[in-house]
Order: sequence, then C-alpha cells, then structure tokens
Amino acid sequence: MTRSSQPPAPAGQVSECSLRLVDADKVEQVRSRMPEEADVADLAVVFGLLSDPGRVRILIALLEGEMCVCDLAATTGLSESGVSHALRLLRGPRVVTVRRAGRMAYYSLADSHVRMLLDLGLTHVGHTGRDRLQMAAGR
Amino acid sequence: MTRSSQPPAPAGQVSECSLRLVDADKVEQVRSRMPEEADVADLAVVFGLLSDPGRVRILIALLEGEMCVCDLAATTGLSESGVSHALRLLRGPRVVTVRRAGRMAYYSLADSHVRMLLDLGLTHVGHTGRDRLQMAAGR
DNA sequence: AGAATATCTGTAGAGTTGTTCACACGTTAA
DNA sequence: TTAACGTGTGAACAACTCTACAGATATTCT
Repeated sequence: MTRSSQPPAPAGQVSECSLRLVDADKVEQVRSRMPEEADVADLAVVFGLLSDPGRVRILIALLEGEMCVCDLAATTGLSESGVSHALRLLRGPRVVTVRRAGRMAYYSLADSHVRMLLDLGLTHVGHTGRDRLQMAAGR
Repeated sequence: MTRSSQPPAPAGQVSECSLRLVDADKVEQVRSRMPEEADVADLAVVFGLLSDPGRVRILIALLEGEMCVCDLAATTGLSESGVSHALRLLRGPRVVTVRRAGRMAYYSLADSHVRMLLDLGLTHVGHTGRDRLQMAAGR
C-alpha cells in the first residue's frame, strides 16, 4: 500500500533525458499545480488504510459511534487480534482514537474527513438509495 | 458498564461461536447497517487504486483534463511503461477512460466521484498542515 | 516495403501486506 | 494471591503489489 514511487523530477525543467512530450505547455501547467511529494505520499497512505475490506468494515462500524475491540470483532467478522492489528494501523495517522476504561478500549473515528471519504466511496460503489450512513455522518 | 455475560445470543444471529460481546444491541444495529460484502470489497478496491503515489499523481494530473501517456509520464516522473500499467489498473474499474486517436491514447477521469475523493483528500492533507502523518509513531 | 513512433503486455524478482498463532501486559473478580 | 478477562504485540508465512526490462502490437512516415 505504501510503496514510494520515484518522486517527480525537480520542478522547472520539464524535459528530462529522452522523454517525449506532446503538449509541453499542459505538462508544465499540470506540474506547477502538482502538490508536494510529501502530500501525495500522505494521501496515498490514507487511501491505503482504506484499501482493506476488514479495515473498511471497522471504520463503517465506527460511523455509528465508539465501539470496543471485541464488539468490532463480532461486527466485522475479524478475529480480535486482527481487529487490534488493524486499529493499530489506523491509530498511527490518527484516523481513530481510543478511550480506555479499565481493561476495555473504546475506539472512535478521529476525523470527519475519513467519514466523508467513506460516504463518498460508498456512493461511488453504487450503494445508492436508502439512508444508511447519512444520519451518522452528522456527528 | 455492560458486562459481557454472553446471554445465548439475543434472537438476531449476531454471531456464532465463542465471540464475546459487550453491547449486543449496538453490534446488531451496526451489523444491520453494514453494506453488502461485495460493496465493501469494491470500495476497498477503489481506495486501493488510490493508495499508490504514482497513481495518485496520474489522477491529480488528469484533474486538469485529458492527457496522453507520454505527457503523463513526463508529468509524474514515472516511466511510460509504468504509466501504462497504472492506467490499465485504473481502466478496469472505470476510474479512467481512454480516447484513441491514431497511435496516441488520451486518458481522462471517468467519474466525478473519484474527482471528489481526490479533492477531499487533497484539502485534507493541505489543511492538516505540517502535521505530517507518522505511520509508525502511533504505537 | 521498412523504420520509427506511441502504447500495451508478460514476466521475474524484490519488497510489502494481511492473517494467524502464541504469548505478554494491565485490569478486574474471586 | 491467583485466575480470568480484554486487549496489544511479535514472528512467521502465504499472498499480493510494484517496478524494470524485454518484447509485442498498432499506427504513421518515408
């Protein structure tokens, strides 16, 4: 998921060695608007976290509010260890946050952007009609 | 707090063997709203396509309009073969479409949802400022 | 026709990811 | 205290992904 590909050549010069161009102006224009390499990498990391069905189910579950690990496991069909591993990945970039109470750990979505990404993605995938997640997205 | 106590699975077949539950009602509620497995899988595939920096650069470039393979290569820093491989992956789920003119192939974004996903993601990484994502830092 | 061009595809190998298992850690109950 | 519990972690391994290279295909030029 996170495999850093070769960063674009230093800005300014479009034409490197033996690279063919058809529309040099367009290339230059697009390159000038291209975000920084680090931003692109971060974006890819976030999307990569959403690229596993198990993690997606976890995050969709969390759309409805906080949940503990064992309930997430029951909800998603993953093992508890699997849920824990997944939540660790999601905790790193602060996609989810944890609230601890005794030996329980309650997880919730940390950031509304992920909520929107999930909602948009579900719409894209053809999950049309029916309320589903809309209501939960308000919080 | 709700002890697990595990009563004989209240009616709705929340889960089967030996899974501990803390809040069975919540689990049942969330499970009833969980999208179909196929939709979740498709969603993960789409996000997976956005999880590679090279492909993200290609798609960001296409935000400005259609481009041919060699200009995409020059723009993104990928090899032309690499761009072609990436575009093949994106063509499958109709994320991009191709218009052929002679021996040229002009690609463009096929679907406005991907455009929105990219925009949302970009404003997200832009707004989080230099709060760089730290993958391993969570722990 | 042959050569050059633009794109596409197959393949191998290096690297990465997800899952499972076994156990460790901190908390609560007995 | 000991035992049970909920969760976290590390290691191992299969499965997958990306990249580079070679070559294929299709189109255009001379």
